Amino acid sequence: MKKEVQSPTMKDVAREAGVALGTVSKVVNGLPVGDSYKMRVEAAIKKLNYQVNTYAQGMKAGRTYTVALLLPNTQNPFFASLAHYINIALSKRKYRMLLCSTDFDSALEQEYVNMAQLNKVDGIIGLTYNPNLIVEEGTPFVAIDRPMGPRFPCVASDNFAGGQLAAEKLADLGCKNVAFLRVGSSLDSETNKRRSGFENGCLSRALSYEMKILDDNDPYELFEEFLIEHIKDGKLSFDGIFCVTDRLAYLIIKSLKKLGQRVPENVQIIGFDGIRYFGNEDYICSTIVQPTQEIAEMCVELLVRENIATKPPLVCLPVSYAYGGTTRGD
Amino acid sequence: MKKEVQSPTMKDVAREAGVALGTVSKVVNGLPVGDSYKMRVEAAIKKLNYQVNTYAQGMKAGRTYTVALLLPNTQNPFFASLAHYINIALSKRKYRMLLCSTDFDSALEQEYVNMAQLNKVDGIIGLTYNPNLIVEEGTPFVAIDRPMGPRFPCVASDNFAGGQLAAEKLADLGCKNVAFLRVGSSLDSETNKRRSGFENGCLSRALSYEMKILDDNDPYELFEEFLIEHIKDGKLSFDGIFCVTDRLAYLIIKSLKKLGQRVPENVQIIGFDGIRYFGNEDYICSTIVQPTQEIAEMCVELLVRENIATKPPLVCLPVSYAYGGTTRGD
DNA sequence: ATTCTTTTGTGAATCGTTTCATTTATTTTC
DNA sequence: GAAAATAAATGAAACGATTCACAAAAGAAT
Repeated sequence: MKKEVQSPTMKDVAREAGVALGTVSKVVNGLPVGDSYKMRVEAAIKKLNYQVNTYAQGMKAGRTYTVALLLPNTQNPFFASLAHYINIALSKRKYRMLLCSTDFDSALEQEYVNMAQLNKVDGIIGLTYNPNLIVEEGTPFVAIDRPMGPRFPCVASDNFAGGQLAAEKLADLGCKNVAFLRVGSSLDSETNKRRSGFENGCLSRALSYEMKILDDNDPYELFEEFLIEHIKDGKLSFDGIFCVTDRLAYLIIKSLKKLGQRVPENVQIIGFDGIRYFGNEDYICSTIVQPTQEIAEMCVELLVRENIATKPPLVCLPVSYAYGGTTRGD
Repeated sequence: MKKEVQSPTMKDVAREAGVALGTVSKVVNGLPVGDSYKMRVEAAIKKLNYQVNTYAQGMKAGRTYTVALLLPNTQNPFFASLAHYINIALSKRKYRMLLCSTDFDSALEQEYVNMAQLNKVDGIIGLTYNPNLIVEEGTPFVAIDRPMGPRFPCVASDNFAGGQLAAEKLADLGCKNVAFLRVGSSLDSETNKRRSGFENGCLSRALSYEMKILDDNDPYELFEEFLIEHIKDGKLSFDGIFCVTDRLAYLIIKSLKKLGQRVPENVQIIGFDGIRYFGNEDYICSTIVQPTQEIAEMCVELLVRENIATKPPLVCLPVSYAYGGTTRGD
């Protein structure tokens, strides 16, 4: 992979236009230049098809106008959506985005952070499940969803309110006995908030509830066992289930159908994330929607903000409920 | 967004280790250096936590080890999957990936290409719907799915074979009267191949077929009208439909259900792309699967290949059929 | 011990920008 | 019209890594 043609430099433009190097630089950067000079330089730029070398630029300026985005993967629609909106938000501010799919591999994640620092990106936006990730002090870093310690701001949905909203919705929809299903490390404080919000909601609405919490490494079958245990004479003892993610909701719905339960007639399901088919069509299940666009914009806003004192440690953005066919009514 | 701490340079390392600048460079680049020197330099690097500035490096070398990936968006699971695998393939070769979501905006696409050239990325991998995109001669560019003219190689699925396979599958599944539905510019030669492959398959298997082809700008309602026109006494005149993409298949299935048709009992649907829930679960419909991983790897392989003479103008990769619940049998 | 190789370390020059102290040109003022 | 004030153009120096001609050290050969 090699460009054959040697790109012209500012020097070439200066020679072509018969002006000094600095004059070309001024024209390129929009600084005041006499009209006749400006015209000559612009003509030369067009003639030679000159383009600034941003790496020389970056080297001098100490900035690269590049931000690295660390995501577990881009195949999960929720992450893909974040990538999309962060890309747009960065674009608007003339930043480029380096995408790093970590594939849930902690070692790879660390490697990417090192690489990012090595590349001297101007900053990192990261959604990482690795609590031991080492980010150099002084590196502008904004975490999504999972706080990375007090040194870096974190942008997340209002997970507590989301859990609460799920409970209230289920109550509104006539549920009496509900369940909360979750998978993920117990250390993960943010999804824990979904649980506590849900519990809180259940208590305030007098809903009886049960929980089943699995670790990342536990086999999914344990959920199916849990469901089977709660089926008596073909009837599931829950009339509502809150799943900690849409992905889990999807799997649970599949299991329920396999077990002969009908959704939503028999049991109503609410997920969390707001995943849609193709990004803009229907939701894949009734769900608590995370405001991905707002999260994206807030991350970028916090990252580019120079004044560290004004960076809040945790920004909580409001969630909403959306109908997606797995609850009754709309 | 500014790093507070000034990163140490090679010069600092040289001073710390009491050696010359060139010696440090050699150590960093693994060139032969005397053991005692090497040790001193490595100690200094560790002590100062030195990291090379790849932008200075890139400026000198004229390479950046960065590739730009141009995609319409990252929210479509097919594109997201490509992004994922291209990211991994580039990673393996120590390249970084700049992601550019163009959102189907031609002007934005061109802007990104210019930016890419401006940024002196080493190459571009692009899936673009813009036939007028101007890519500088000499820029390493690999197109996905849509040929960008003879100057640049293109990697695509075997769309003809895919269309043919769809027809054959429908025939095998017992269909007699089938339809082909497509949306997209008629200039788009690659998806046209899906059509001709399908026609070819229908002919060889004595399937009677009809087509409905819409332009990108046509309203989707025309498809629904088409379907309604072909329903007599509640019975659809087709028993099989091949949709040019899984996305279209998804919409058609929704319409069919609205119209009281049952899938797959009443009419069997085959899509194209191989989109799955969350990337690794079930297919969203029975479909002709594009080998995204192979496409990704081939793109990267072609991009990094130095010898232009060995770059084929069009690489066709084999497709396969996958069951996704919208056909009978498995 | 002396000379000739071979190996290895050295540091100035270079890449393409930006910056800034100077110089040069233009305009204003009396 | 000369001096002062303002404006604009100039080009050397700097950013941090690589390269390469050269110097120095080490080893081999006589």
